[in-house]
Amino acid sequence: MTTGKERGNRTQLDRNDWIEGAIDILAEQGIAGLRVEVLAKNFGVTKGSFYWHFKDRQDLLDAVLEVWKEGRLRDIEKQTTVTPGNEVAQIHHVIEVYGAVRNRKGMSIELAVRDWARHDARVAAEVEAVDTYRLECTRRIFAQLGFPDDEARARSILVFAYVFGHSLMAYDRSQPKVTEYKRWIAERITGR
Amino acid sequence: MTTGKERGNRTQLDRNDWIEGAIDILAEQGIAGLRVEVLAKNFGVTKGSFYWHFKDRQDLLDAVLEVWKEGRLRDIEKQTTVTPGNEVAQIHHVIEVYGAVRNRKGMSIELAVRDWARHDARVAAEVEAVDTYRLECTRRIFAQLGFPDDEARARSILVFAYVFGHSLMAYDRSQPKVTEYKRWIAERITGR
DNA sequence: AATAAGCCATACTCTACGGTATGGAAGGGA
DNA sequence: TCCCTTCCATACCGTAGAGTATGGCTTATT
Repeated sequence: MTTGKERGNRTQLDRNDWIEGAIDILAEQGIAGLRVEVLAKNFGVTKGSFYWHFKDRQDLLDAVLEVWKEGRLRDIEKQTTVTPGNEVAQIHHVIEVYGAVRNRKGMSIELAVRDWARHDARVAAEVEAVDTYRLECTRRIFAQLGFPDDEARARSILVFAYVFGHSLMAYDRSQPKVTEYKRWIAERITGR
Repeated sequence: MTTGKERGNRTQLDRNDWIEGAIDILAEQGIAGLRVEVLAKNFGVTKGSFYWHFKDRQDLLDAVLEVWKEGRLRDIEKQTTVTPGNEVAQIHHVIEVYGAVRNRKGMSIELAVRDWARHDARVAAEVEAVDTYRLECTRRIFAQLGFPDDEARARSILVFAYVFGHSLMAYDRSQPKVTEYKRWIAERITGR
């Protein structure tokens, strides 16, 4: 039994297919579980195919990191362009999106990449670029709300520290009041 | 060159030495980098020694998890017993301790264990026990400050989501105003 | 001193995986 | 038709690391 996605009608795999499959494994198993033989088996092929598309494992990792970064930058831009008057709602939306159950995979990737970054300086550099962009875009929104510059920066740090940290914590999320707690926190982060 | 700590004058290693060495590697390399041969090499011995003290690798991992948990519970108790009137200062202290530079290793262990928990249900269960205790102890402090119960719970969640998430983020911490941002956030979490 | 127990080294097996070499099937272009 | 490109399978090598078997050294015990 292969747990991963296999080739459907397609008879070929291209570089992007491999990268997407790799990101799936990254989300589920972390960077240490991202092995080319395992990945190939998930596709129902052998690694002979892999080494046609990629020079080596590092080549795949570089591509994964690149795709992740580009995707993040696009998503950040999308989530932080806001029509005047909707600033607070947009921040709330960002906070809610990162904690959403349906977005479990997205958060898994985020955490996996961050753990990866702790042991790879190049990855850390890319994560820093992404986070810096995140903070800047969010700072801008808070600035539009009229907060002083320093406060806008502090709030934007708090936004992402909270969303990432929250998905890192392990407590009983089945408590009915959890939604209420989240709302209170979001208010605390965005409110006056 | 061995990067880890070696035996000094000691001629013997006991179970605890192995566990502590393992936690060091866990902090630096993550759970995937915790290999018994590598660990043995760090001590300047061979794995023949290891398998005298431990049944197998899993035996070591179980012990590491147990020691981590007990240490955390003790530390949480220590950090959350507060003399009346010092509640706010104590929360500030907790926030500051988790973000302190000198406590880099402690946070590395926290993050490594949490990443470990994402791929091991038993670990996740222990982390949940620790986090639940953390939240409860902190909630009690906020309750002593007179906050409503729900708000006390929400604030305690925010405290740890923030401290964990903050050490997960990658932005330029050499900015002189970072200290100021941290202070603002701590105030935001504890203030009225 | 003799014995036993505790601790570690040596030497092996087995598996997983990275990487290479090579052949083969399938389809397109001349 | 013939050939060439693309994609994948097969078979192989080399290494890291888990686990085992066994022997040797060192210290404590009697």
